[in-house]
Amino acid sequence: MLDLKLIRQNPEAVKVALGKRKLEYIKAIDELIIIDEKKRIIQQKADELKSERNNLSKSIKSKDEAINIQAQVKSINAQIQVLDQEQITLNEALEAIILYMPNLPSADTPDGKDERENQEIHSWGNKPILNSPKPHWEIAEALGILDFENTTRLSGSRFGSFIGQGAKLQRALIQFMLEEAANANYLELSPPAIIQGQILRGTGQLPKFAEDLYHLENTDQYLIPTAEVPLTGFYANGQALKEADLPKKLCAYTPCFRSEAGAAGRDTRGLIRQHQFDKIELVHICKPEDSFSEHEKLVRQAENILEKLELPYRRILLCAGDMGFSASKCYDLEVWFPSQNQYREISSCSNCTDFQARRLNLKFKRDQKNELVHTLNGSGLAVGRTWAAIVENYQLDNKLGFKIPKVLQDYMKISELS
RNA sequence: GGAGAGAUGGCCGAGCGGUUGAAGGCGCAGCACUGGAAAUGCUGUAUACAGGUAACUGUAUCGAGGGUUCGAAUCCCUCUCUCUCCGCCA
Repeated sequence: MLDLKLIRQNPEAVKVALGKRKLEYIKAIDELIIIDEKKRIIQQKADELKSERNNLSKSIKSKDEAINIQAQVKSINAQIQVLDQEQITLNEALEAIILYMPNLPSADTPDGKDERENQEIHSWGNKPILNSPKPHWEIAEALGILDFENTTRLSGSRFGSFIGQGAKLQRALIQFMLEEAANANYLELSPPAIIQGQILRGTGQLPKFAEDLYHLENTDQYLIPTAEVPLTGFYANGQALKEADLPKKLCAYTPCFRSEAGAAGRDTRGLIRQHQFDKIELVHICKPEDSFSEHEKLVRQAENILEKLELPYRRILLCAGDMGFSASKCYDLEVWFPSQNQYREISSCSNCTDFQARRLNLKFKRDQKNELVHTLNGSGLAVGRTWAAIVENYQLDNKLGFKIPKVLQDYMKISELS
């Protein structure tokens, strides 16, 4: 959520920043200011009346004296009730706008409408030289380590199963990624995959993106779309964090669930776009002045995983129009997929500044005062896509199979699968 | 799932219709004492919104929502959560 005070004090700057994402937000700012103005006038009136009522009540010491002021207080109460109701209505109108407004792009976020205007920061690694690169599902299904056919009967489209060495490879990746995070002093959490709507509102998935989530019937509970939600929301209990405890670095391995509404027809084959996938998530909670340097550290942590797996990738700085709702600045890491002859997203590292912290009421104490923290999140990494990238980049040119990355060989006890 | 008990500030805990935003203790911070520390003493120590350059002022908040009342942490209703016992169960 954006800071209402900032909008009030500097509406033009907010309009310019939001306009970089989508022009339609500019008009909403004007509406917001009008509602806010009305709301404050009403609050002042209501507060004055309440003050008057309190003073009258305080002057009464016994039941008998009460008779003198009963009528007066009742009439004040009637006025208060009307004003309070108006304030509730205005507040709802205000929330209906501000909860649907995305974070302001940072100053160094490039202008641009969509992914075509993203900036490549750098690329790493050597793309494999292959005569006829096969897609990962072709190799994996033929090897019997990945199944879609039976699994679709079990669960529907966009679900798959890892089998035998395939399942073990997934486990190896999870173990490897968690160890890397532990070595970098991340605190591992193993949170539930079911979470309250309130927290999803805090991190920005709700109310705007409800259709992307799996909602449990007759509850306010949802399946997590990413461990970003439980990790970022973990300390959102209203109790301020200690300044000395920041930055907090958290990691978690969880399944992630996405309805993929609106993705019909895209990436229908293989592991790229599934309803359920595993991911190791990294979250930093830090002081406001540190968030941009923490963001660089976070993205380096994710890159480090790709480098140790020796997977060719590039880092992209997203333009304003392509950035996620809660992010102020975002790097995507994209891994090379030989069969598609293109890079595909494998990690998205966002600096959400105080946007989620304000919604979650996530604060730290500095000099006796509570201040909003900044929150950052990034994948380190999406396991299914990493699995697929390994199969494709390490595939053998002369026969069916692929090599196992060096860092996973101890765990897998083999160097090649064919 | 059945029965009972409970939910008060960072924590423990008093209060059971008015002077209580909330006693007391612990914790924490500052100051004094000390060569330094411990102990001790003193002082301070919730959050949000609105107004004000500010000091500050007003309002709201004692699990959440609603009600009774001139006035609610205190009384009533609903919900949520926690604990204990029983049942069931990875």
